[in-house]
Amino acid sequence: MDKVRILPEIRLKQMVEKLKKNGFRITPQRYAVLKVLAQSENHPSAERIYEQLLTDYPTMSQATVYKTISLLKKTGEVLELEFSEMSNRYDGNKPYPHPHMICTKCGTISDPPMLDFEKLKNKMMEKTGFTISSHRLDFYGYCPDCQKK
Amino acid sequence: MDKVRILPEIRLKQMVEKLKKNGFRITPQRYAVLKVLAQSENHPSAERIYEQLLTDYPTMSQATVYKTISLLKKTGEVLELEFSEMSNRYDGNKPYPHPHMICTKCGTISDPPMLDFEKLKNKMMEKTGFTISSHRLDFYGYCPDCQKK
DNA sequence: TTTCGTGCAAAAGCTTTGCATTAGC
DNA sequence: GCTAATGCAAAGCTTTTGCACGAAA
Repeated sequence: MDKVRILPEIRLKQMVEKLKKNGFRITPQRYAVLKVLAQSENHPSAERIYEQLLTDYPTMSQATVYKTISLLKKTGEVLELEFSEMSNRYDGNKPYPHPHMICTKCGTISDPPMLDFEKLKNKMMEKTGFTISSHRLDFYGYCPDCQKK
Repeated sequence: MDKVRILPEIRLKQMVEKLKKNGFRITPQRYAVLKVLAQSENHPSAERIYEQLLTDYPTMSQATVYKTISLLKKTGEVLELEFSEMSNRYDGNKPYPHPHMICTKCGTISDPPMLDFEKLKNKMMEKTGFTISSHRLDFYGYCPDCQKK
């Protein structure tokens, strides 16, 4: 599996193909959501995606955004970062587990350099008897900008 | 910071002291919630704590459970694992960040052997300029029991 | 007696769902 | 033309909040 960010256009094509292959239609609304997610570097929330698309797609609804995300989750084409105190955040460019830096002041979520988790994962599987299929690694703190303030 | 599970009775005392020190009263209801959290190995949800206490405290309310947890969060005496698709889960015995194994079949959350995160954290801080104050590391997969089924 | 905590019920916030209308294929 | 998708509004869930009553210091 590739571990670096790929070109949004290429990622978009991948997502479209995957949906088509699974028998889903590519509507203008869906395509628009996919496009935002394919190029997202800022881990947008569903609300944020919706707002961003409203100007170009005035009839866009939140339901459609959520339903599209739901499709992508089923086909493994988006990574969902769950939160309970704020909205979930999504990464469609890198839909596989990777570490995140989360600023607890401004809410920014960014990707630090990738880590090799295979060794750690294998050690964990050995020690616990779990079969690990996924993981989540978040670091919480203040981002460089917020430290200055 | 101690990295292993401590005796529930001792942990309970610590929690009580911390609340007292911060000027909060120790009511029977609060004490009961603290007791469950101090000995919890199974990362209960607020709902689960509430149910568990209903027999001994028939007047117990969910609000009281949530309000007590909220106090503990403020004083750093409970670790909250946030989820959006299910209720949050709590660990009052080990209120500091530590890895979790989460079974995606039966929902069990358990603690694997502790890892030394200091090196990794320091490396991350160097590379990103973040000041990391906390982290979250979850592994998702099937627990040994669920693999048999 | 004054302050704090409890617990009911209502509200809040995010996400999902039902359903009639619209649009892909 | 058949089936799926959209989008509105309502429902669902967990968690928080307002408030009157009761209890603790």
